[in-house]
Amino acid sequence: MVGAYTAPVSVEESNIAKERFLEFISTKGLRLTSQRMAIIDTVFSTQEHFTAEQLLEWSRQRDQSVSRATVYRTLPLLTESGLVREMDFGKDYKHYDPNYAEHPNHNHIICQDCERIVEFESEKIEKLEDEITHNLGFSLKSQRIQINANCEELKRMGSCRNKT
Amino acid sequence: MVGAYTAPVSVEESNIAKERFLEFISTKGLRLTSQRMAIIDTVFSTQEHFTAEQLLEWSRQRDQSVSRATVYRTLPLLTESGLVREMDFGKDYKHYDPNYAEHPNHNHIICQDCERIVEFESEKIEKLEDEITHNLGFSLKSQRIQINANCEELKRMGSCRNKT
DNA sequence: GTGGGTGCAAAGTGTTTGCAAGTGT
DNA sequence: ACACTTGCAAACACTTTGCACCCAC
Repeated sequence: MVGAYTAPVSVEESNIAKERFLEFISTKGLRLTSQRMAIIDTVFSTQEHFTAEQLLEWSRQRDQSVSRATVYRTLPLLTESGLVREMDFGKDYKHYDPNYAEHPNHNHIICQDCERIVEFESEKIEKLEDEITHNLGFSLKSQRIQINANCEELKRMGSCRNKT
Repeated sequence: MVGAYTAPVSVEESNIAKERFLEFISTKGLRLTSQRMAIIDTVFSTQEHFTAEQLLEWSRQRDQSVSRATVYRTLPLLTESGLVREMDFGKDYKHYDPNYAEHPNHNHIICQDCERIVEFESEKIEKLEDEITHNLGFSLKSQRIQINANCEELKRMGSCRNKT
């Protein structure tokens, strides 16, 4: 299966991710505070990549009392649960991707012109990666592919619609 | 071609990379100072990944006058030339990989147990990536794959030789 | 009630930059 | 000579943390 998936995540799907995280918290004996809930609701109601700063802003729209510190203290929990992945696109700040619950092996194409990010999956590549890793004496735990690309649009028309 | 390449880079090869960088500097109308030369010599005489701090330390062994600022000012030139690649392994600091002159498409397997990093190449994967990228309306400029894995060694013997 | 959680502000850390002096071309 | 480079230290930007108070369980 190859292709970008741009359809909105259904309510059921995102609730499943959220449920899984609540279970994760509970299993670890951690507490469910209103601030954490605001952050969790925010994370699992979007499929957009976000930064710590954006997460703070969005979460504050749900609960004004959320602080930057709590956001930074919650992010490690999210990544530890495996439901959110930390990503580095070469910027100063980290990006977080909440789409790993439904698509644990997806990858990214980053357009150097318009900074659009498209996600894709490929079973063929996954299989090759697994083979290679095994042949070199390891067993694959997780993988990430980052492809830097140019818009065909830019090449054809000199600029692309998303360019700021 | 799949496999780690661990054989030392020949003197000729590393000199070629260095020559190419000197040409890059000259083409841009930049100057060749003794500090820059110490940094360049350091970078192109190793195939190890390094951090800014390590590069500073090693360069100072060649020229005591190299400062941290000059290292940080030279790194962007190195990456801009395409001969060195900035990499993020999820640590606080960036790593730099000087092996892109000879193997521009190589990728990394990072062992979560012993932190060993193995490089590999795969033409099959490259071809698939190119196809996928093109099908999604982009043209591939560069790519990087990062595989997190576990040592078979660890699984078999409970620990692995490189574990610190 | 208690141990984890929170906000605030200060501290930390890797990286960048202003400035005056130095130097390759 | 001129413009690019340098070292130093201060400045930055993002992230982490100490502390006193708070609250979920």
